[in-house]
Amino acid sequence: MKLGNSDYLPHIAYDSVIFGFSGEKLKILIMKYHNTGLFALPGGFVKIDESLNEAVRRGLQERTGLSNIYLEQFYTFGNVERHIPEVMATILRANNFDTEGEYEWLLDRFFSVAYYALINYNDVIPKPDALSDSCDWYAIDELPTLMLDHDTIVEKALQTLRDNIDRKLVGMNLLPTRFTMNELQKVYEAILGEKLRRTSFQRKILSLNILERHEKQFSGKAHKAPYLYSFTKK
Amino acid sequence: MKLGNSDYLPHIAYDSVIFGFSGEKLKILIMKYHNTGLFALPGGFVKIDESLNEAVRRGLQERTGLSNIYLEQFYTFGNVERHIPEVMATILRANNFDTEGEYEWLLDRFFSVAYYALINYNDVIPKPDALSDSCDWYAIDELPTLMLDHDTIVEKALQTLRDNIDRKLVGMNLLPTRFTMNELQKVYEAILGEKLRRTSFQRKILSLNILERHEKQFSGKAHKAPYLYSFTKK
DNA sequence: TTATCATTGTCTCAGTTTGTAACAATAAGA
DNA sequence: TCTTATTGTTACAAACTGAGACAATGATAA
Repeated sequence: MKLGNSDYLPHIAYDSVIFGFSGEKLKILIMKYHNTGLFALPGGFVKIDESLNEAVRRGLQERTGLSNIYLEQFYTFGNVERHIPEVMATILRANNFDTEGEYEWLLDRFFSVAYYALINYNDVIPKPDALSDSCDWYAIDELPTLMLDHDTIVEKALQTLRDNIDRKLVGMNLLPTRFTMNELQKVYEAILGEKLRRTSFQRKILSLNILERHEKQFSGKAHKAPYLYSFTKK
Repeated sequence: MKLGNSDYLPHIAYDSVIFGFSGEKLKILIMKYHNTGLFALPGGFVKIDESLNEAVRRGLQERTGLSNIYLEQFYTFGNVERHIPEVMATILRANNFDTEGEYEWLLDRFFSVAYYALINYNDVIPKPDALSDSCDWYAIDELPTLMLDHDTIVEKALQTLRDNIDRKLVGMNLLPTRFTMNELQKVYEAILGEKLRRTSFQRKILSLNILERHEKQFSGKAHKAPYLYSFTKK
């Protein structure tokens, strides 16, 4: 990836909170920049002749290998206080990029349009970008401290996800195609941060008429085998 | 208002959908540009050293005279297709502003961060800005065609308002301090675009424990006088 | 004064949804 | 065959909602 100042719109960036579900926990992708100890959300910039949503999809594909990701834009952060040029300067210098000339625009003040994405954990092989040495999953209750206002961004993403959980189908994107009712319940519990009642949950989800029942899944455990379900796409 | 290129961040604008309630209808403020026949949402730009939210409040105060307005950011529009430099060139020329030099930056591509505001209709005396000759209320079902993607912005604002109506207190900002239950119901009906049942609405609102009951309001009409209510602020 | 009218506050009652528990039906191992 | 953990389903009370009934009440007309 090149970051020359001729290709991108100045002052505008995006950051993405990429949610996955594994080990009964909700996790997000976090990048670590070379030789700085700085952690950040995956983000990027918008090309001169590119739409905002296209730019975000392009960036997410580069980071996860996935196209056709479920995406929601949730807020644009534009406080003066989030402009701390020393942070970007540190990152650039750690990567031997000159902070004058071609890359100087990266030190300017930026607005960040924030998106959250819901993806199937097992489909992804996270890839760091040119400035970072890792891109890894972190459980949302075990996050490192993030640079700038990225902690706030994550918090707002999670809040929006919770607010949306009953209006937009959330489980669809965090689970494999076929799953048990219990797995779906675990996803809801991880997002909401609270236990749910089994029978109420089952009744509520089934009453939405969005699930198709398939064969049973035999786990080898000594108890009744649960049915597998999939979402009916329409 | 000056619009010289040294004061504002390039490529970033905001637009606001300012809701008011009058004559049993939901209305929004629309500006008309001098000698162009172009209608648009009130908007503006962000100064170099100013936070986004500050900029929006500053602009709204200039347009309405109100400070302390209820504001929600709801989406950022960044499609390539919304960049039609001829439109802004038309507006500038109609105001005898040179499209080269100091104001040339206004012809660039812009992202627009969109907000909606809820205000008390009677508190406002709309004021046009430097480029427009009017700033007036239009009922949402009688809007003129708006320039660029401003129709889309209004539609999304209304959709967001409807989605939020049960989660955020909406009536509070669209009515005077004291109001009758019927007036509040009319606000809900205008926003949702459907009739509501009187008794159900009353029961639901009262069960929220957010209203304080005051003296009756005698209208001079030949029927029982309704109580006045106000929101309990906490 | 009395009758009429439109609107309001409250109540009722049935139908629906939700919280909670109970119970029978498994799969696999002992 | 018995035990154990988990699942699908049913049952029942509590809470909520839709729809209507009804009395109370300001003002006007008779």
